[in-house]
Amino acid sequence: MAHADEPPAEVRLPATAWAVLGILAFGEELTGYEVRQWAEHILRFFYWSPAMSQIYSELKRLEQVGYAASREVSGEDGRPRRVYAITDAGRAAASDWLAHAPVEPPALKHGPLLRVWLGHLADPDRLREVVTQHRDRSADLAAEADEARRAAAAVSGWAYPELVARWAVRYHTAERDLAARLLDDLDELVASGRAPDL
Amino acid sequence: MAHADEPPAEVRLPATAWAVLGILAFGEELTGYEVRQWAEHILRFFYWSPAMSQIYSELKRLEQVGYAASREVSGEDGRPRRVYAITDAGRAAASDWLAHAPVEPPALKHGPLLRVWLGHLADPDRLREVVTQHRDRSADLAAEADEARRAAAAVSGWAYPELVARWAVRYHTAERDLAARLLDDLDELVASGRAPDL
DNA sequence: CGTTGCATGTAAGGTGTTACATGATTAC
DNA sequence: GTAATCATGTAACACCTTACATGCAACG
Repeated sequence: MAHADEPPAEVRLPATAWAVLGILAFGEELTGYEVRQWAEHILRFFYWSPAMSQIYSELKRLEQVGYAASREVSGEDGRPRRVYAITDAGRAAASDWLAHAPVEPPALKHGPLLRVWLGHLADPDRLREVVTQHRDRSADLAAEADEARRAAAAVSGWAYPELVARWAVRYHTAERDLAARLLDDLDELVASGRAPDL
Repeated sequence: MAHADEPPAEVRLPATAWAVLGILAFGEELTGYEVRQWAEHILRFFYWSPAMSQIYSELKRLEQVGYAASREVSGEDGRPRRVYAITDAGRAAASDWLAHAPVEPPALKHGPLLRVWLGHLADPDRLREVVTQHRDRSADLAAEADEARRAAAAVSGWAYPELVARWAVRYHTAERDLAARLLDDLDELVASGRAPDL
């Protein structure tokens, strides 16, 4: 019963595919490698950065469903590189996804906290070490997110990425502070003698 | 060259397997169903709760490598249920994992923020809706984590779960506040007319 | 008499990673 | 020279979810 005027059949894609398409949606023709760099640049602060090989396969899939188009160009050195761009159908599909797809709740897998939760099986010094590392890494991430924020602020039309980068700075700063407070709680627990034994 | 006094060969398991083993490590004999309930009770606040079917297969794997043991008991109604308990080898392996395994950095996949990042493809009202829902869900999660904290505080020997629950309350409260601030930023952006068009 | 909860799994398939393979260019 | 970066993929595998299948008990 299909006829020509129907809207295009919706393709169900994982959020990672939309993230990759989103990178293309900022308008430039990009190689898989460059998509990866963009992901590293900003996406990683709020959305797990996919592996290189997955980016290549997502790009291939996006092209198959018509949301991206690729062409082979020769780089400065004459070697061929494949660049991808979002298509009109891709832009429409992304808009539709934003407008209508149910929003998955944030998924968190917090390795350091998992360790603390099992603290009764560990040496308290090891727990301190784990949480301290997490605190310091969070501080680094906050600083890096702030750089990304400044970079976004310098580009016109990047107001939303700038907002998200601002959120990311606050998020990782909060993570740093939460880790610091957890460290205090840990110290207090050990000092009080209420820590369950190994 | 293997001989009898070597430490047991280390088995490489995904963090989810350690999480399931960790639930058993709190000491009781549990059915797969009950493991799931514990995961829902506390784990979900800081570590993505695995699907029921995955819990069953992780339990099976843990038994295969000798970290858990199961036996069939008959429930009150006479129907058979399989209960799992951690073994000494499992406890030792979990301690070893805590002490030595590299700690994976927290993995975050933030669906709502991914949408905001692609805000130029969406209607501003839709973005408000997405972030508002996230803010309210975070508030709910903080309240639920606080209940879990109170429950943990009532059990002696649960000092570490209590610490983690306290962290979870703060974390989800922070998420709520970050969402509220993002909402303000969003409003300001739209009011200023700098929001890129659809 | 239908829904929810308890309880246990299997099968299929999708998602995502690691390892492998290749090769040029640039920086130390 | 050798390490890092650019650049592109394939193959194998591990992880994890969804859908399916089953059946009893309790509640309304």
